[in-house]
Order: sequence, then structure tokens, then C-alpha cells
Amino acid sequence: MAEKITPRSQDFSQWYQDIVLQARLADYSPVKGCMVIRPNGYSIWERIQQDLDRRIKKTGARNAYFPVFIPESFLKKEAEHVEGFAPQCAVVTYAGAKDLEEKLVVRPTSETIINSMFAKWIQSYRDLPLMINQWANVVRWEMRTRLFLRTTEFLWQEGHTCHATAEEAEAEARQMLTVYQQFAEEVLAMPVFPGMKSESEKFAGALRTFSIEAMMQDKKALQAGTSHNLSTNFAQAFETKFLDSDGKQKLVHQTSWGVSTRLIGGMIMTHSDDKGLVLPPRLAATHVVIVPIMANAATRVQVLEASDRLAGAIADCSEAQSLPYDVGVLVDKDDTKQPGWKFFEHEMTGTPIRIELGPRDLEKGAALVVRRDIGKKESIPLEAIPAWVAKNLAEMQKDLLEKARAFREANTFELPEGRAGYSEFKSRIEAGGFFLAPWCQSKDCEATVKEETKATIRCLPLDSSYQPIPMNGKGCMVCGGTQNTVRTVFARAY
RNA sequence: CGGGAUGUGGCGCAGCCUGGCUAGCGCACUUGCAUGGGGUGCAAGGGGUCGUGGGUUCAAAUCCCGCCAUCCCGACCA
Repeated sequence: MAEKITPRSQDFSQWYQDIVLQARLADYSPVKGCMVIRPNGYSIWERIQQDLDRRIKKTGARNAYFPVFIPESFLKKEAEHVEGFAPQCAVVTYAGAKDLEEKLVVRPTSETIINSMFAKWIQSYRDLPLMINQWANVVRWEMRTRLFLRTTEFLWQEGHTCHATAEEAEAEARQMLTVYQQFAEEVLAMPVFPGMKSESEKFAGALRTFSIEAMMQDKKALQAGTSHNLSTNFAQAFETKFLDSDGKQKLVHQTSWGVSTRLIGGMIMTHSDDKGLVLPPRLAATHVVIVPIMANAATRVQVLEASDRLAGAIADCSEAQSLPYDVGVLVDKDDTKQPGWKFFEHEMTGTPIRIELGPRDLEKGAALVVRRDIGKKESIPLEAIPAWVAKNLAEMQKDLLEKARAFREANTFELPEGRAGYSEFKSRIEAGGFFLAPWCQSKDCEATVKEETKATIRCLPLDSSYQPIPMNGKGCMVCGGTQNTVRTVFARAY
């Protein structure tokens, strides 16, 4: 049995780790920095896969699989790309009992190996667009790791597309940003800020990078998904060309986009409380747990029978059919341990609804129901419970999103323009939050803020045509200059 | 790679300063009985190269020297 969970206010990262370990979502592996995902955690990933895969396929992409090993020379073909990733690559130099002639990089991302195939597969404009997605594992040798948020190996989905024109590629990158935003909000109940990355934060090898940024409960930002417009950078390196309808050879325009198991960490840090995990119903493997309370041998049989009948009624009710993933309401019965302990355990593992059923309830023809996010006990007549469950699962999904959104709004601040607000900005950013501020787009000003406050430009919010929002006339918060200022979101980040 | 700390059953720790009884405690685990409306009670039981190599000593978890590993803080990052 588990220890009590460290309060959020006391030590946020300890709190987070407690929840992951005690809800049995994951564990540390013998290899430093790697993570073992336990069944509880993997079922959440399966839900994410199911739902997101459906959304990705709707955009026209198809799933495929590429090798985990990438010849070192492939990585070196795109200059920025290798520069960005080389420091964090794991490389195989020895295999089959001898030193390899060419080293093999364990993929940190698959742009290069996939492009080597794209170059063969694409001949004509009729082959375009080519849209490939793969669910895979990648390895990045980070210096410091954290369960789910940054592990040496992680699971993700990476999409890679080729298009005939720059406009199509840009549209694709934008479309995927929206897909991710909707997915994060509708399924994870995690509100996100969509935006564009600054030059220094963009993906190594991209023309531009879009991202969604979420706010955790300690008010730090978490990059939850990215979508890159790669332009023709990789096409040039791999000579991925096609014969267009005008008879000319042209380079393909590409995108890539991905989200990872980091989403699970973000979801935990967004919703959980000091009692443990809080799962949005759309991610829960069990929606409802019925805890029978058997006061004595005489009522034991009655209570167990009533529990089974209730479980059946909930699973079969018509309202349940409209719930996520077409799986209906998933009901479980737990009569294995002491009731008191069970209550804590199901709170720790995040089951959205708990129903307590004992002799006293049976006399009244009712049961006690508790929603994990609210925690208030209510006595509901047995026959009304199936409908109550269906209604509350839907409401809980919505409420979690609204609560997280309200938290983010309450911690997002518009800074006064120019240098005037800078000293105030520096003290407030220590307390955390998102800060909207004008920036002159110079690297120096970006670096200055990072150095002095540890905050980085998370993204540049976009207007309706996906361009950074100009703030002409407003002074950059660092240098005060009014040229080329755009709106940015600054925050300390994971 | 810089700054700080720690290595003792599965987990968390005490013992070390001042060397000496059979290396101890809490949780977890096993068995039995009882219990069951918010972290059950009692009883019995299993599990240890005290990180590692050397040295001092009649005697080392404890003192000395080397090595190794891990954690936290900084640089890296989805």
C-alpha cells in the first residue's frame, strides 16, 4: 500500500512523482532515464492512440512503420537537423560481434530515414500529397529526465507529409496544429495556447514550427505538441523531387508533426489533486467502481447481488451508449479489501465515479455516489443511478476543461508595453504564469529575458491567417524598440 | 562537466561520532483468525555480500585510503 501524497503546495515535482508511482502508471527502469509504463499508464496511452489515430486518419494520413536505426550519414544530410540532434543521440557502433563500418543512430526522430524512402516513392505530382504517420518509440539522451515529461525513450506519433506546393504544406502544418488543439481540449480536457515558435525555439531543420502550450498547476508551461513546416529543407538534402504537371522537376514541400507520452504527464499535472490522479472520463479504463460494503454475513449476499444488478444496469443503460469511444460505461466492482482503504485507492488511481453500496443504502433503495473531481457524496435512488452516471461522466469531462481554463486565465497577464513594465514583470514571473508581451523579434532580447527570469518565449500567438500578431507602435519589453514588435507568450517551462 | 549530499532486506530509515552482545525499526510480503460506512486488529513467519576493493585491529556497518553508483542544483530538451 502507498504512502500519502506530498501536497502540491509543498513540493510540486514530488507531488507529481507520487501520483505517477502510486497510481501505478509507471515505474523507474534499471536503465537511468528510461521509464517502464505499467498497465494503468498504458491503458491511458491506448485511449490517446485510439482517439488521435482516428483524427489523424481523417486528415488523409496513413500509418506505416520505419526502422529504429538510422545510418549516421542520413542524419548529417540536413545541416541544422544534425546540429540540433547530434548532442542527444544514442549511437550503435558495435553489432554482430564487430565494429560497424557506418554507425547507426537510434532514431531521435524519423525525418531522415523517412525521407530516404520518400525520395524513392515519389516521381510524379500524381504521387502527392503523400501523408504518412507512425506510432513509434524514439530515443533522446537528455541530461535530466522526469517520468512521462522527459524520458530517454518515449512513445509518440510522428506524421510526415509531402506536398506539391508551399501553400499546401503550410496548410497541412496549420491543420495539424488545430487537430492537436482540439484533441488536447476535447479528450485530455487540457486547454492549450496554439502559436508559432520563435526562431531559436523552432525544430532543427524546419522553416517554422507551431506548437500548443499548456499551463500546469504550478503555472509553468508545457509544450504539448508540435507541427512543423519543413519547406524544402529535407527534400533538398534527400533530393525528393517530382515531375509536375507543367513538365518541370520540383522539390516537395514537407511537414512533420507529433505528440508523445508527455501528454500523459501534462494531463496529470493539469487535473490531479493531493489525493492522487484525476482522470478525464474519456481517458479512464474504468469509469465507475462499485464498492460493496458487507457489514455482516447476513447482508453480504444481498449487497453483492445488488452490486451486480447495479453494475449491469449502468453498463446497459441507453444514456451510456452515447459516451466516448463507443465503449459505453465501463463498470468495475471491487470487493477485495477494506472499504476505507478502497476509497483512498480509487481516488489515487483516478476512477471518475465511485459508488458505495451497503446495507444501510439497500434499506433506502439507494446508493452513495461520488465524483472524483468534486468529492461530494450523494445518495441517489438505485433506479436513477445509470442516468446520473451518464450525465455526470459527460459533465466531469466538461468541468475539468473549464476548471483548467479558468486557472489559466487567472494566471495569464498582459504586460505593460516597453521597458516600463519590465521590473514588475521580473518579479511577477517568479510567481509563475503566462505573460503576454510585445517583443521586437531580436535574439538578444529573447536571450536577455531567458537569462534574467528563466522564462522563454513559449510561442507567438496567431491571428486568423496564422501570422504572429503585430503590435506596431508598442515597445519591446526588453529594449523598448517599437520596430517589428509582435505579441508573445512568455513563461517558465518544463 | 562544475556545486552539494547519500549508499544498511522490496521501499523508507536508525545504528557510525565513542569499534565488541544474534545488525534493528516502520511499511510492504506470507500464513491463520477476527474485522468491514474513510488509510483494520491480533498472532506467527520469510527475507541482509551493511555499494565495492584494500588497510588498521584480537574484533569493522562503525576508523583510514581508493574506486563505483545514485540523487538534488546548473548547462541540454517533446
